[in-house]
Amino acid sequence: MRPVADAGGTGLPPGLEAAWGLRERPAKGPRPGLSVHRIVDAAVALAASEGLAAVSMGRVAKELGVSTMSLYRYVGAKDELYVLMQDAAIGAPPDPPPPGTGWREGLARWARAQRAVFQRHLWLLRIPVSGPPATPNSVAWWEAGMEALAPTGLDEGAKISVVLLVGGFVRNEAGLTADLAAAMKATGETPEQVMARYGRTLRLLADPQRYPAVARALESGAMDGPDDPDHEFRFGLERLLDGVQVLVERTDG
Amino acid sequence: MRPVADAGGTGLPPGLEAAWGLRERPAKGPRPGLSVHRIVDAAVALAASEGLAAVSMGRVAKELGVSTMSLYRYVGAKDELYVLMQDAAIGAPPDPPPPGTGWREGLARWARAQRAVFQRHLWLLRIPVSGPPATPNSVAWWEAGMEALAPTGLDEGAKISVVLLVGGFVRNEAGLTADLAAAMKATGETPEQVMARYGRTLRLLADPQRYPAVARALESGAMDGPDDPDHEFRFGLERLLDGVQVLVERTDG
DNA sequence: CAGTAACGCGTATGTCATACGCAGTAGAGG
DNA sequence: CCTCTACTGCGTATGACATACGCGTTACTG
Repeated sequence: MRPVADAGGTGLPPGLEAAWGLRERPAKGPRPGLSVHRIVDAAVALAASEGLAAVSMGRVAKELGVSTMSLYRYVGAKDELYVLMQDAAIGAPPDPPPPGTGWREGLARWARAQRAVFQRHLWLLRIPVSGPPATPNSVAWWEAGMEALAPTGLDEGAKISVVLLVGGFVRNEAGLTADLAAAMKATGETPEQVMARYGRTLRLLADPQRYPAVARALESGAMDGPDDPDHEFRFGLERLLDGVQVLVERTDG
Repeated sequence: MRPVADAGGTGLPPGLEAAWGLRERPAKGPRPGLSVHRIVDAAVALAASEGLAAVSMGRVAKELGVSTMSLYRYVGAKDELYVLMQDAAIGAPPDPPPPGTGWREGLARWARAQRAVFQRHLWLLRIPVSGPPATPNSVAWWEAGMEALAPTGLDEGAKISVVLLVGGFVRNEAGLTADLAAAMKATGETPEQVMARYGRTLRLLADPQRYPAVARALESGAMDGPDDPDHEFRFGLERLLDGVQVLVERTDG
């Protein structure tokens, strides 16, 4: 009495095996009126229009005109739906850059493309992380990152670490942007107003005696200028690439 | 009919103003049987022993032997409790390094100290981020980071960006570690076993035709070695510091 | 000593994920 | 052609959860 047929023997939840293209439709029973694909699409659309918080099993089902519990025939749990939403939203990585592109340019493109994905789906960053990527598109992005590093001559372990490092940076920076966007939406202010309000609050609270360096930073006006929204991203990416370059040059030098 | 006295005029929620030392105890009414401090302590202890998911208002109240709704006399909402827990857990930053310490060593110490905090309180990384730091200890850590960068001669804006960058890295890397720890706890495996299982799953799913670079990385054995748990952290930090160093040298050179 | 603000808390509401079981459906084997 | 059975959709129920509201009580102020 096997609970579910495990088509691939992967031990993966059924919805995920479906994402990898394993697990063909069984030939018995009524024709399914739903599909994992439709469910995930509805959930993604909902997250896009009303935020991740609006994505509840009941709400997704209502959107599809079915009952809540129907969904559980297709996804094992809500976390599984999250994973599938993630994979759907990140999509395929961009085409590889023209041959002969240097690793630095290639990695920068990769980072920018990933950032664009996060900005198109800000809710992605609100999904609680549960583990390493194990969906087709996640792996494809990883692949693209590794490929971009091919010209470096770094060993495999170092390439993995660099991809992890840059990917983490992009995610983190996008998270800050998403927070800012959320604050803007909540209060109806512009980015400058949000930052200015934050600076004002801090000036009020943070005693310059106790926090002299912070006070200096606040005084300098570096916090309340009309900041280029991409500035932090570009700054961080340049530092990161410079750091990797030092390693690359030391390795093959 | 003012809803609550806003002692500082900061517009901050009451629990937060308490954290900053504003808002003295009002001289009316019965003596409070609780305090924000005791509530936060109980919540932190609960998170430490049973994870952040165990921290519900009802559960914290039970731990304190009071009713659920009592807590709302001290914290305005659960998110506020989260913020206070965060501030309590990160605590004060370490003492500044001896004078004459170089910026690179200073920043590395700062990063390591921050990482130690996250590892002592893994639940910290599960708290949904809601905005920029506005609690005393967060600002103190920021202060310490800025101070470490004083010898660089970078301008204030660049110092802020570097602190943001390194802080984000630490947080991100700690998050990965926390995921690994969670997986270990869930399955009762060692870190090596978890990584090996992940590698096996990926080898099973990821077609080497479609993901050649990933396949190469898997083949190389870089994934399943008995990895030094600090390796990724050290690697990333070195890259980051190298990148910053390039900027510093270019600036004052 | 009266007035009042702050206290603790009981009750109630609405939302959520999800376990369980039932009835109807459609393809497979006889 | 008919029955058997795996699989479908879904109604119901459970137990957590955050939190609004309002009541009785307390202890300081004028």
